[in-house]
Amino acid sequence: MPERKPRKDAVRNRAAVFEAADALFAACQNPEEVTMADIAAAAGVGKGTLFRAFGDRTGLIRALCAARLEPLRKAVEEGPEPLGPATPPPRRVPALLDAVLCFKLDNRHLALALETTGSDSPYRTEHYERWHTLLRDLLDRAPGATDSDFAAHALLAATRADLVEYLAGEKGVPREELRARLAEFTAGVLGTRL
Amino acid sequence: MPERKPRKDAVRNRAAVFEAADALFAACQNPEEVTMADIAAAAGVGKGTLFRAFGDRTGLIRALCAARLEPLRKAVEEGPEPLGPATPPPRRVPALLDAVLCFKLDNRHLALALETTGSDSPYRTEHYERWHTLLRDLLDRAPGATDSDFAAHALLAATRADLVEYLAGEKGVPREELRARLAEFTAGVLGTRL
DNA sequence: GGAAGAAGCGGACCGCTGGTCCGTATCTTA
DNA sequence: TAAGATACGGACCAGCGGTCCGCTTCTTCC
Repeated sequence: MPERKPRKDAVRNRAAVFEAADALFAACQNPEEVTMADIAAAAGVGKGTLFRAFGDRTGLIRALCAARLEPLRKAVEEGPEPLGPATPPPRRVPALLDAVLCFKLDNRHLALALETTGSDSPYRTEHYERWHTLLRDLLDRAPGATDSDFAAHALLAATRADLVEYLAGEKGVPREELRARLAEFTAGVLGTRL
Repeated sequence: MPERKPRKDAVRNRAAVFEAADALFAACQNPEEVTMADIAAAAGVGKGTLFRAFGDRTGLIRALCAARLEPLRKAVEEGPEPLGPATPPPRRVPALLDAVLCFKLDNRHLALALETTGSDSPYRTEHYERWHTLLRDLLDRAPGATDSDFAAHALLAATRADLVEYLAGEKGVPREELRARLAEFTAGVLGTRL
């Protein structure tokens, strides 16, 4: 499969759509207020193009998230400590969770849109699968004796977009405090009592 | 305010709608497949009646959940041990979480519909607020030194409907195992190491 | 019991959204 | 530069949540 390279206008449009969608989601509280037509218009593109390129609404949001998440993914897979693979599990787990939290704080609207987008649960995505597997394996290799599979799910659940939105947005919990709280909780789960 | 009592047909219709909605949600995987028109038809009622009685879709689902949750609420507020108020916190916390989990297992479709219903996050409901407050206060009175506010959020997040649906449905984790896992995780958080 | 008035009913109707379709414009390649 | 492939775009569609208002049913009071 030679993988024909895409046309120039296609890649330009793709980028324009990402930009526009990102901006629109950032501007609205509720992701559902942003319609496909809005995005198309803001990107200077026809609606057909959106659906041709991304399949459907969910596809668009997923693609956008994946793109924005790319740096983090790379940092985790081949980056330096404390995110990278060389870090010993007991230090890497909190680092990972902190990174996820920070991402969701920095891209609240986006993460929210991803999880909010109805129809398919956030769990069925291979995206989630990857994070979960990674976390589970790390927990397995850490001293604590808890059931690592469920613990991984639970820890990830503690960083869910709408919870983050609720705490950081609604309740006004400042960024650093939230990070500290998550870190403390994580430490508790790991058995690393303070 | 004397609170005029509602008409007979009104209460009958209300019950019929609950019944119909419950059945329909149970029958479909994705709650969004169930339309208001469907519910109205299944209940033998006009669409207008639905909206007059519940305001909107979210209102319907909330009301239905509240109704189904009523027994649990009562058991927690004035029931016997281990759910009732007389139970010492370290035993009551796991009992509460287990009860929540069981509810979501027994009413998967419903709980899913409630959390899935777009637009407003599950966190803004006073319903959630109540559970959270209760749990936080209990954690406060338990020996463990962790930040009880965040811990309460995190523990509740571990029982979220879509996670439960994913584990119990998609992954096929059997009921009792799931309960055991949650119990173990809870114990870990509480510092009650096995 | 019956009449008057309130309360509730129901389904035609509306605006809007995600998604499709296909004639047309743009890019690529030889 | 001509021809074929690819992507564009906006008119179009079906279906949804939600509204509206003429009509029915219940309640109440004599």
